[in-house]
Amino acid sequence: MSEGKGPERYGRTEGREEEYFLSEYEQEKYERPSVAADIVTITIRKGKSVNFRRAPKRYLSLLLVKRGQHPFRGCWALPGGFLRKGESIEECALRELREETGVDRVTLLPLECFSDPGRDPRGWIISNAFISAASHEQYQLTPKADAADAKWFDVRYRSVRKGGEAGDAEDATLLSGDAAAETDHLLTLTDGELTIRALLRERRCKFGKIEFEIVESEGIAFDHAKIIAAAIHKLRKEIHDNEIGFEFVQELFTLAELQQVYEVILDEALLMPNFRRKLSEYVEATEEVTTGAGHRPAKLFRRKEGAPRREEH
Amino acid sequence: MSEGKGPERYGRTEGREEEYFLSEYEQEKYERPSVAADIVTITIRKGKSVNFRRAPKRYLSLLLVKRGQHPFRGCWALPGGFLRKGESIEECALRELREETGVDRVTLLPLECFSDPGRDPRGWIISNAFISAASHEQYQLTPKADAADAKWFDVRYRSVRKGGEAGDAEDATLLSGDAAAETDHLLTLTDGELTIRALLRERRCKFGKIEFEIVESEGIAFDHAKIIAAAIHKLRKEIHDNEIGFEFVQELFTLAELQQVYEVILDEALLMPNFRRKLSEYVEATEEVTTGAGHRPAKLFRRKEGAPRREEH
DNA sequence: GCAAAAGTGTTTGCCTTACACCCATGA
DNA sequence: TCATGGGTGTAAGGCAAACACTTTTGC
Repeated sequence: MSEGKGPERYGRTEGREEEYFLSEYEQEKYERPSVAADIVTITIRKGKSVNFRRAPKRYLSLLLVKRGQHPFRGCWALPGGFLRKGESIEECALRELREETGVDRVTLLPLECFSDPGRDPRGWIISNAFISAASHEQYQLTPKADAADAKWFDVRYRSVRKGGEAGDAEDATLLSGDAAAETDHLLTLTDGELTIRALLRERRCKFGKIEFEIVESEGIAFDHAKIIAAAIHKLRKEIHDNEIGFEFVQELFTLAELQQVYEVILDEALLMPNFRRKLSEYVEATEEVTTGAGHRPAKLFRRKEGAPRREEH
Repeated sequence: MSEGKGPERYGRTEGREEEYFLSEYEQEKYERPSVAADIVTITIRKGKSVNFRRAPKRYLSLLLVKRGQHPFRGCWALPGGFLRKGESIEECALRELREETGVDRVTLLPLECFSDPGRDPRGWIISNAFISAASHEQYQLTPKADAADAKWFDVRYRSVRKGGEAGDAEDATLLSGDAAAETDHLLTLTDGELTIRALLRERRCKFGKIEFEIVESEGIAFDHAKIIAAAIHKLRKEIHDNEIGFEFVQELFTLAELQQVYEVILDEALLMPNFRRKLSEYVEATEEVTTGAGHRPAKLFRRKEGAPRREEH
């Protein structure tokens, strides 16, 4: 087996003929799409303290920018922008996030490519979406570039009875035929004053794939409600391998904080003793403790490196 | 909440001003990349029968095309090609697969976007990769378009001791530092006469993401060894939610066939009684049975629709 | 008859669930 | 002191791994 000589040339020897071919290659003659990256940036925020003792409620929040330009001027959109020559799509995502919001140095989780023709009224534009985790306390939002404003929105994402009002969708699966594979979800984003929403239809397709259709959308630009829904579903699925929860806490954290990350992403309460047992193999205790709360101090933990990866069977 | 009026226009009212803006939007002035779709098409093939009784060994196989053009002429590549205006990236993947190999009507599972600058010597080309499942018996391979040939290759993908020869990598995790997050894998593809290989380094990154680096590659075009490795890892991970195994069997199948799908994808033997119990809730027995084998006939099953989805906790 | 695979039953032990209970703190 | 969250223990039940065993066929 021969060593690769350049980054993308492995074991090939036909030098001269190939070089000639490449110089003649008319890449220009095909029409090409614009390629964008859009980023669903997630953080976990505390609500207001009710009293000195009671822990504040936590919210799942995401970062949106207000569009200062047509199309969708005045609507809120995911930060994102166009891929430039010489950068990877991940580098593009990081650059656009920094330029449009000031949020920097996040880690990215690839989501999916959104490429429906007509998804962008400006023309032929496809988007590769990413999820990123950020500490909202670490950054001052500094909207620049195309963005007129940048804000964190609290997320609510719940199943609704098909065609009806909010509620649990337990009996949606009782319907026959294709309907069994469909669930509607109401996405509500609020920053205290402003509330924007979308109603999405989830369709479970072959090969385990989930597709979304926007039924209604109010104040959310482009097909970004769809991207947000896909991001939430992916987070809920991926958090179970116990790798990504740590992205939402500081280096030192209490187990209660980590548990809140899980609860807020899954939108479900967990039992503390069981949560601690399950994560015990992924964390190690430090000597430090939290103080100042009206109750027993909590040990601070850090992530245990090289912990066994959960391979679900 | 207002109804969306067109496919991608939700609750906006600024008609005339926006239309003017769109007509003036100079999408032409930015340089754009070529966008491709590449497809990792997987099937499960039987080996030769040893005797009338013994069931043939099964192999995980994937579909490659021989490049008739530079660059990488004579190397083997994933079927794929460039996105055309008016189609989604999924439609592009299906069209290219059909044009280059004759394989049609598969289901697609999105994989990832590969966009490293320099990944393609022809220029600025990014690729959105997909996994698809096909029955190799159903199609006659008819290489057309750019492909000089199209063939199924049996896959072997095993961990190797870092820097050494083949073997199990159990003690790779004993190494300190970053090395703990790295594993090498040897990918071997063979069609009986021809064998092509690549050595890949798997790196476990933050946010649970896995990245691959091509250490050596022999006979595999572009960065396609990386795409194949990512596809195998995704398959091994996703098969546990018990949705995708069915893509690799016919409508009626024996539980042994289904078990072989799991075994061949996971590269691991499973115990029959346990496998049957686990999958029992996803299948329903029919009245039909297989005959002609030198042993007890096997019941034929079909997939049970509306089966509970496995939500791993 | 016999080899091979289809299919069932059972034991064991671990992991999850649920809940009861004690600990430590600051206003 | 007491409300509140931090933290531990434990019993019950379910699931999964491992293995033993029976069934049914074609040659």
